[in-house]
Order: sequence, then structure tokens, then C-alpha cells
Amino acid sequence: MEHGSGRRADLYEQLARIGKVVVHPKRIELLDLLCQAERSVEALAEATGLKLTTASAHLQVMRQARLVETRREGTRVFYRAAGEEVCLFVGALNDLARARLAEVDQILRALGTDAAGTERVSRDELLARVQAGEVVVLDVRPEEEYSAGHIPGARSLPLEHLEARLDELDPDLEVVAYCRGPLCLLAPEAVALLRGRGRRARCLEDGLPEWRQAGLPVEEGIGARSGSSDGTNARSSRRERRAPRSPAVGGRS
Amino acid sequence: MEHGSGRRADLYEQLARIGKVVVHPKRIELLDLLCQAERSVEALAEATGLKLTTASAHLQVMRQARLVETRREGTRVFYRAAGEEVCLFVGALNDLARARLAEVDQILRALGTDAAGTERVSRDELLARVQAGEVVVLDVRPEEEYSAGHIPGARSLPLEHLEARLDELDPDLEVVAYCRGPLCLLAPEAVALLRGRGRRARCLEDGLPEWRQAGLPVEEGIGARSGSSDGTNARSSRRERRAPRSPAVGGRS
DNA sequence: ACCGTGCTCCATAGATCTATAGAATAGCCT
DNA sequence: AGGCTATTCTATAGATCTATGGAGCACGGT
Repeated sequence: MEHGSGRRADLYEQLARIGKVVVHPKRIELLDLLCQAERSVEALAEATGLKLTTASAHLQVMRQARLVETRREGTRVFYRAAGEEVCLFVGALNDLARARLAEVDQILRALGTDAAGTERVSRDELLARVQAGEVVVLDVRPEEEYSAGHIPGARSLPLEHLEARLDELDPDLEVVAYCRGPLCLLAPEAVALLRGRGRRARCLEDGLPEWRQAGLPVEEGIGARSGSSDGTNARSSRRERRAPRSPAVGGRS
Repeated sequence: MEHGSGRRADLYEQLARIGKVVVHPKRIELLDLLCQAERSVEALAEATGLKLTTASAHLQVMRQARLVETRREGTRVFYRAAGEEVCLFVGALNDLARARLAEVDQILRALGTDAAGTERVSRDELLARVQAGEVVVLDVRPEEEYSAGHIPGARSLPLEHLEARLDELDPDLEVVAYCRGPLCLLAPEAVALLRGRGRRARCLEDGLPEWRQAGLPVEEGIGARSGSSDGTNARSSRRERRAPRSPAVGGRS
């Protein structure tokens, strides 16, 4: 006797609806970006190198799977990840890829991620050393992502400006750079660059999404100076998750 | 910031390789089965209602993504999930679907899962009440899955035989049934049937994969038939596993 | 060796997906 | 209203994926 096998097929069809989103590399890339910060269609198209209409089409697919949501502001539409579960899912995808696909590690290694990486700094170590004032925490992602959420006390210095603004960093302090996560290349590149200049620098073990998912505090808005651009929305910490550890990181700015 | 953008595209392509597996409902179904126990191609084809060649083709896709591995035994080939990460990933997919897709809940409800479900028993409660000898734990999955791994002390009584073998169960004890996980319908159907016969019965909150992932002990082999756990070839393997990104063993999310 | 079994490989028709141009829509500005 | 801008919708050619029958292979039994 086949129990509701038609229904069961329906169930798997629903799961496949989500799977459909992650078949296409560009859609994964978009999802990754959206787990960092919301963005307009135009910004997304630009960031991924897609034509506007193509990007919009991909976003529709993602919306139909309920993985992203939109917000309209005047004439433009901002997309964002539809909840934390989405980020957890892409996290699981990343983990699985690293665990099962040797190719991924190869690519990372070819890019010098591991080479430049030596050891990465653990979250616990970071918290301890930042308390002690021994390190500077550097967010090397684009500024929009920084203001959408960053490690409290971190300063924003996007990789693209790092070279030009190197003198803003105290040469005596070690730098701990972080970016989007273990598969993101921004922080490793930043570290490589810094080391090339004789600085001490390491990467954080993971990126901001993992930090957030660990329940650690996240600060929003334009942080301590060093930023440029319009400083209008400087409210902070909209959603305070359970934060088992010392809340604020770094007393100085 | 266009640094290794070609490489970065490669990376996402690798992720998409995994994504490709979960686009097709039947492949998700196969993966689900393989997270329970290894099976021959024929058995998989039969279980999913696919033609042999089609099933084989799907399995090849999954193998190329390194999500499954094979073992040959004489003339037949057994497939299995390639590591625990795979199960974690399908778990994340399930969680995401339940969180984001109202349709999933609707389907489950239409099937009476929730209706029959009242409250599900938590793992902690189960452990406590089983100690006290107040409940019988029932594994209602097919027997192969039971012998590939089950909750210690649980007895196997596949749903398809439940009605016929009802008299094996002590009418005075409450039954806690479990199956493959929150989206699996075996245990809910079993509970519905038992209640229809005037028995007290509830479902466990999750299935065996979640139990295993929580680091709880799993027993292999053919368990005791009539007694409780005087296991003959029942070695239990405890593998302590850090719960992925959620701290405790309690509820999820 | 020969044959049967259980799978995989190959070829292919039919279905689905992707990129993209151009038209349509929604909200702002004057 | 009329003109703009940012997006979405529509249509479509080209690429990719799926199901399936039949050939090919590896293994074990006789």
C-alpha cells in the first residue's frame, strides 16, 4: 500500500524549488551578496557582472522560491535574503563544498588564500586580543556591507582602498582582517597586501555571517571615522541576539 | 576590486555543482534515502519509482558532485552518502524549506502529520521516559534502515507491518515512534494508526539523522526482537559531533 | 567458457532553462 | 501631464537537462 506517495512527491518538489536556486553559479553569488547586505538590482547586476535584465530574471527565480524579499524605495527595488535560514543554508552549501570537493580547496590555494593565511585567528582569540588593545580589526568588504552590519569596533577599509589608505593603520598593531566568510577572498588578499608591506596581519577564521550566527553582537551603521560617503544612517544593533560573551569589542576608536 | 574574478567564478561553479544535485526532486529523495542507509541501485530505483537506468543516471550525477560513494559487492553496487556533511546539507535544505515555504507545512498538514501529531516528544523527554520504562520506542522505517542504525533500545516495526503485528506491543505502554525526520511521514502515519486502535502514541520530534547529528548514541545491527536491549551483535558507536552552528541539543532554530 | 544478473554507457527526442533585446510598468520630478 | 529612471515582463533562439531503450561490462555460478 502506497501511502500518499503523490503527496510525498509534492514535498520533494517543494524542496527542489529551493534547490533550483542554487543550480546556477550566478544565483549562488547573488545569494552570497544578499546575505551580507541588501542591494538594488542595479548594484547586484554590477557586482556580479550580469546584464540588468538577466540579473532581474535570476532574482525573480529566487523570489519565487521565497529565498529573497524586496523593499521598494522610490524608483528602486532593494533585495535582501529572506531570513537567517537562507544564510544558514548557503553556509551549509559552502561547508559541504569545502568538505567534499577537493577542487574548492585547490582553487583557494591557487589564489593564495591558504598560502597567505598561515593560521587564521579564532573568534575567541580575537575577542581576547582586542580587549587587550593588541590588534586592529579591519572590515575589508565594500562599505555598504560594513554599514549593513559589522563586528563592533571594527573599522571599514575596503580592499580596493587599502593600498591608498595604508597610512591610516598604526604600523605597530597587528591587523585582523575579515570579510564574507571562508570562501571569500577579500580578507586573504588584504592580508597578503599588508604583509607585502611589512605589516603583521592575519585573517579571522570566518566572515561576518558566521560571527552573526554564533550569536555575537553586530553593529550597524557607519562606525568610527575613517569612513567616507554620506553618514546618515548611524543607528546600531537592531536585533540583539543572545550574546554570551562580552558585548562590546574594543573601547577605543 | 576585480581581482581573481575568473577564479571566483570557478568557485561558484563548484558550489553549483552541488546545487545541481538538489534541483531534481527525485535526486533529493534519493539523497534522503541514502542518508538513512546504503542501498543497491535496484533498491533505490524501486523505492523512488524510477526506471533502473534513470535511477542510475541520477546517481551518476550525484557521484560526480561527490555527494555519494559506491561499494561493490559481487554483482551489485551499493550507494551511500559521502559523509555526514551531506546529511547536514539535506537537513539544512529541509529546515529552510519548512521555514520559508508555507506550502510544505500545508502539505504536511494535509497529510495529517500535524493533526495526528499533537505534540512531538523531545529527545530529552524520550531519554528520561525510556529510562523510567514508561515508553516503547518504535522505529517504523524499513528494516534495512533500522539495521543500518537506530536509537539504542528501539524496536523495529516497519509501518507496513504495524497493523499485522500490533499484538507485539504492550497496550499499557505509550509508544514513541520515529522515522527519517520532520518531513518523513512514516512515524506520523504509524501514530495515527495506533491511536485509531486506542493506543497512546506520539512521534519523536525528529528522525534518526537529527538524533545522530546531536551526538547521541546509535546502535547498529538487528536489535532484539522481543526483549529490549540484550543485543547480540549490537555495537553502539558514539561519535561526538559538534552541533553545526546551533549551540545546544534542544530545539532547532 | 558460457550465461544470467545488475549496472553503466550511449544516443536521442522532448522538455526546460538561460541570456537578451525590446516593450510595459511604477514611482519621481518639473 | 509628460519626461525620467529603475525594474519587470515578453518573446525567442540557443544551450542544457531528463527519460528511456538498447548495447556494453563486470562478476559469479554452472
